[in-house]
Amino acid sequence: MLFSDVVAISSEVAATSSRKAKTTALAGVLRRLEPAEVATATALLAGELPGGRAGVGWSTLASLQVAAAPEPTLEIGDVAGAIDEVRAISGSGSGQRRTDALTGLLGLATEAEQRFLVRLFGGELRQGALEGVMIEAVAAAAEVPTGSVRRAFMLSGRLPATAEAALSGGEPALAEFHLELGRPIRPMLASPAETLDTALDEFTECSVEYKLDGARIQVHRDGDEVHVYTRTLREITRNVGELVALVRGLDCRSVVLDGETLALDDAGRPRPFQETMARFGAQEQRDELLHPYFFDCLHLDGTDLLDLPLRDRLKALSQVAAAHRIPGVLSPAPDDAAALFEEALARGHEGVVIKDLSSPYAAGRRGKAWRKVKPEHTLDLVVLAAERGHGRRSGYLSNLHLGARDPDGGPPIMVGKTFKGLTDELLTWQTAEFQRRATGDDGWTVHVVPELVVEIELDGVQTSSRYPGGVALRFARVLRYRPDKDAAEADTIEAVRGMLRGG
DNA sequence: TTCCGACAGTGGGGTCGCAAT
DNA sequence: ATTGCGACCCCACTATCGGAA
Repeated sequence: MLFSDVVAISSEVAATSSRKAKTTALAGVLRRLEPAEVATATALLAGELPGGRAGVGWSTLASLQVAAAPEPTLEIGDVAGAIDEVRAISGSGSGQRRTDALTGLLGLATEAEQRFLVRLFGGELRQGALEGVMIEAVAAAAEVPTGSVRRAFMLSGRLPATAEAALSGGEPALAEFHLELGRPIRPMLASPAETLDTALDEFTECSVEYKLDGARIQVHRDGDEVHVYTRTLREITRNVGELVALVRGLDCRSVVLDGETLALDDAGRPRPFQETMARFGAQEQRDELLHPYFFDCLHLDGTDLLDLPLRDRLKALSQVAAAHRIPGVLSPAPDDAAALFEEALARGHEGVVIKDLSSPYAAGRRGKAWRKVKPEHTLDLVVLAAERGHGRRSGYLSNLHLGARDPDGGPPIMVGKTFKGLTDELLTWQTAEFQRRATGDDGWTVHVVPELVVEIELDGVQTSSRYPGGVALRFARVLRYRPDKDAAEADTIEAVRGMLRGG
């Protein structure tokens, strides 16, 4: 099939807001593909680069000016091959050759195909369909239940391979996928809950566990062979020798564990997330060791446990890794759950996760069997500027620059940005207000008279080398504007710095 | 008819490795 | 040596569609 047919379908998908229409269009093209094209086309239409990221971003793309081809000639297979070539060159490290390869591909593409490729490499296809809609489309094209596709996707970790199996072999082929030692599965995620009590009310029986501020890990062991994967299924075994050694020492033949890892200080308290990430991301060993905290067991000595209820998986976890199990309580009374929450915070952790003890392991957030609760903090900050938005926020002033008050009376000190929490109504309002107060505009950012105060919710602050005050907000979002306050009543930089310890 | 779960989109701070300067 | 880029760690929130209640 011609690549231009894929691009045309993408345009059709983008043109409708109906998910059913998107699904129908995508299913239609999936059915018409040659078997060898299914994997590539599935990736392309799910907004993924076939084969994974290729070391090319917006900056590189913006620097290229390539004349478009007059007629479409590229086949789907040609595009996959060209992307693989670009990726291989990125890995070997020649910028000029990479540019040549990219230019070659774009030169064979029509204008519409070029626009598609640029958005694809940039990671922003913006056709209103990604993984979720594509799962529906694969199920429709193969005439199998969506649940079968979801499960195969969870187990294989790869949507293109899942689509290939579904379209070539139907439900029996999908049922062939199992948990394999050495192949990571997509992890189950937690969704936010309002409060601890509302989360507790959702389940008849639950587990309440610490929520740690580290990185997710999935550990596979088969005999002496150990592999460690991240939340996005990237293998990081070589980065974390201490975890490999620890898992190799567990009393079992084979196991798959799900957990979190982080670095601790000498007192056993968690180090700042930045320090955990520095250790986690570095290929060479450093002084700080990573500590694992496991909270699920998906396989033990030849038996898959995915479909068992959490309470049984936790029994297996205690059997194999009791010393490295995350702190938590089973079926606590509300007071005991609250006490555990307070204890987690007192020990420097993020909060707690509440889990349905009867739930099987299922990737994604469906069913909300896992809920997370964190304390929220707020600050009243001054709006210094706003950036123009993209996509559906085009025409609005969107991303706010936020400043804390200088107690010595100087201008506010910038501590971060946020675009979150804004409704369309608020976007409209602030765009008008900022234009009225504009003091400068570089085409990208509009600076304003620093007089509007906005109440910001955040998870905490962290040290920063980017901002002049030495601190930056973490996960900041707008709660509301404070027309009752002026800049002289905003929180000070000292108040922001005061949140560095004890969150 | 109303409610609510799942999705996509819109971006945030910070860290690493690596190539270009 | 420094800087910029790209990939990934962590992530919250709103609008919308369409099935569930």
